[in-house]
Amino acid sequence: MERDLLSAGESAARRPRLDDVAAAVGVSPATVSLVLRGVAGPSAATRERVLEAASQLGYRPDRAASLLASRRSRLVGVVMDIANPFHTQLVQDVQDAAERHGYDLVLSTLTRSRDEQRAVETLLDSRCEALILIGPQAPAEQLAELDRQLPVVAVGRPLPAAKVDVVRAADDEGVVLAVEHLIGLGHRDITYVDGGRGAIPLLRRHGYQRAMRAHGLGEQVRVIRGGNTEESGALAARGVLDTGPAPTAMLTFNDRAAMGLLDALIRAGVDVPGAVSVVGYDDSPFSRLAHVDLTTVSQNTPELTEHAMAAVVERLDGGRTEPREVVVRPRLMVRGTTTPPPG
Amino acid sequence: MERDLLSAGESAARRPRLDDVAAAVGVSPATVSLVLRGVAGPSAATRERVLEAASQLGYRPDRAASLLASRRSRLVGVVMDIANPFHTQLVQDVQDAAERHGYDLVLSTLTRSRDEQRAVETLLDSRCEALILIGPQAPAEQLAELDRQLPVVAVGRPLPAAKVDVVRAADDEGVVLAVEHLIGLGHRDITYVDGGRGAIPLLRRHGYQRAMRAHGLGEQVRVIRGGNTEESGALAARGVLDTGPAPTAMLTFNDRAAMGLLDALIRAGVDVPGAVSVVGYDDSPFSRLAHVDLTTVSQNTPELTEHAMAAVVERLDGGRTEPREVVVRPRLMVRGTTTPPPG
DNA sequence: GACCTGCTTTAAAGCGCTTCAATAGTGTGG
DNA sequence: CCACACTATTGAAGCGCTTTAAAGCAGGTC
Repeated sequence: MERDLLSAGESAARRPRLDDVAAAVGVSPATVSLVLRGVAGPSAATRERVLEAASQLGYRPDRAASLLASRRSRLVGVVMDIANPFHTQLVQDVQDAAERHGYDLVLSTLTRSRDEQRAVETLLDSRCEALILIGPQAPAEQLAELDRQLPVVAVGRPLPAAKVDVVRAADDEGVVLAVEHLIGLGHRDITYVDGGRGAIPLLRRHGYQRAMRAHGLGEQVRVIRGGNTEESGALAARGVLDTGPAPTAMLTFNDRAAMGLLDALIRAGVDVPGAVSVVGYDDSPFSRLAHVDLTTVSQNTPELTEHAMAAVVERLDGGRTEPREVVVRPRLMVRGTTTPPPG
Repeated sequence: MERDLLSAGESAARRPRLDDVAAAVGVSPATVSLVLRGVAGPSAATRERVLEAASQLGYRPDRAASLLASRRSRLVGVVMDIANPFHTQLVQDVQDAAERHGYDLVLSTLTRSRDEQRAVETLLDSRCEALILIGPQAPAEQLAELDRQLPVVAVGRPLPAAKVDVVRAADDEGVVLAVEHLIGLGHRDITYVDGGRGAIPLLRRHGYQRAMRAHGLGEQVRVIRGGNTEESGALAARGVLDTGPAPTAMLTFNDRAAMGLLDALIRAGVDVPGAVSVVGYDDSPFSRLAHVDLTTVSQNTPELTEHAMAAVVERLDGGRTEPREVVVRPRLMVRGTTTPPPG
């Protein structure tokens, strides 16, 4: 009885195939395939009838089958850390960029039990034509090796002497922008809360030092220990408040540190921006919240992702083979935590 | 010349296929397939030789091909909003749960240009056997319709008279827990900052009202307007401070509102938790930050996702057909923003 | 030596689509 | 009226794997 229900009448629910559409219209499967993919050839009349029948039957192409049959997959794999807001932001933009270029995305996320290696393997097995790795952790050499298999674009991580495409923001310039903004407001006593080890913290720190010196403030350079978390920012704030007069402005390595810094300052009764101006880095979603309203530097994710996609397209469709580095200029987002210094 | 480079010698880089492995070992493709999938049959000796040859050649199965050829895909589709931290948290847990049950995940994210409908369609085209929808927006009826095609589990959204599986947290109970915690600390004057329209805000509000009455505090019930954003929390705080004496404790609809509330209170010089205790809802990542240290209610995502996966497995492998609702008990996370009332 | 048993291995038929050479149809100019 | 150039359509061969019925084979049994 149950079998009857399943196999009888309109139920059965077998998903319609290309052949079913073809049979319904009275043309060959080849024609249907051409019509559905919008390939030139079939006449307008045929197109219409096929389209009609397809939607009538509720036909949906099977991706596995088309993937297997087509020479190209037009699939770009993306490796990201789903727990990282900056990554999720980028992915959204990449999604749009991919669509614009006629590619589809396959997401592969890092989790507790799934490292970069495995994430990449999944993508390779899925017939991706290129890989976009957001903030990849793997050694540069391993990335180069991977690049021999298919185009690889590393986003947001500076790779010295890279053998793969790199798209990143000019982090030093970003900090220069921030420093110059503060100097423009009249600040001279500007402290930088460092981000720790690594290529990115290094770049940003250098940006600070360079900008200060360039404006004759070499004497005022003051870098204090920090990190990339709220805690480290809070710690830095307390350190500054405990040791002599506070500067009139502070820059942090990133927004998270800025958040901790802000919180500690406010709790200590320091007026922000009245007494101390604060600038973060990243333009993270919470920096935009009305009650935070943090002046910060944007990595310009739309441009970052557009270049990443462009790099993919160039190598896939444009025949480029030499790796390239694209450096995107960050943008200063002036908001409420910066004003001229007191007095 | 270039063609030579490509087609000559070990390069050519054509990806090895099952046949290549079979040829290398001198067995049939069928045998290789069996070995690689760990199916019983091939002898230990054959297994070893096949495995050896496979790794030797760097063979990796083509997912599109196996997907197409196999009866089952063991693929579960997940629809999520990648911009929502709660969703990303859930996805991480689902990833683990799926792995434990021997399923693979296909992620489909909502973006500006990609709504739920399209996200679902992509998954259907990818041969998913079941769908997990995180906080689905579609009308209940549409979900029911979808459920006729394949098992659907809605996570985190209460669906009245659901025709699909629902896994959600007992939001009313969560607030009850929070209220009782405050009462236990000695609070009587407890205000609730509401979350606005919708099923979830309703549940939480009711939880508050019920708990207050159950403890003889019906007179003290005070619900003020709020929302689900930092701004709404900040607004609520200002409202409370402007109108008469502040309560000794406040509950908010969610952590984001709690963040805004905290910020506004602290800026106004109110001691938290000394003068006012605050409880949020969601146990979001930032509530755990040392400098926030917010007492809040956890939706217990590991349990939520485990049940979601279990529901999928039951329907796919266990033959269950009737939809079911699973309600998970939330957990109170007592942290630093709650203490006994002053005085 | 014929025959059965139980374990390994394999041939062959797809999975649902794309691709492309080849065919059929339709006018045009000579 | 035929050769020619098009345009529209299609047959058939895969894409790289899984699956299943059947074949092969070794070792016992009588």
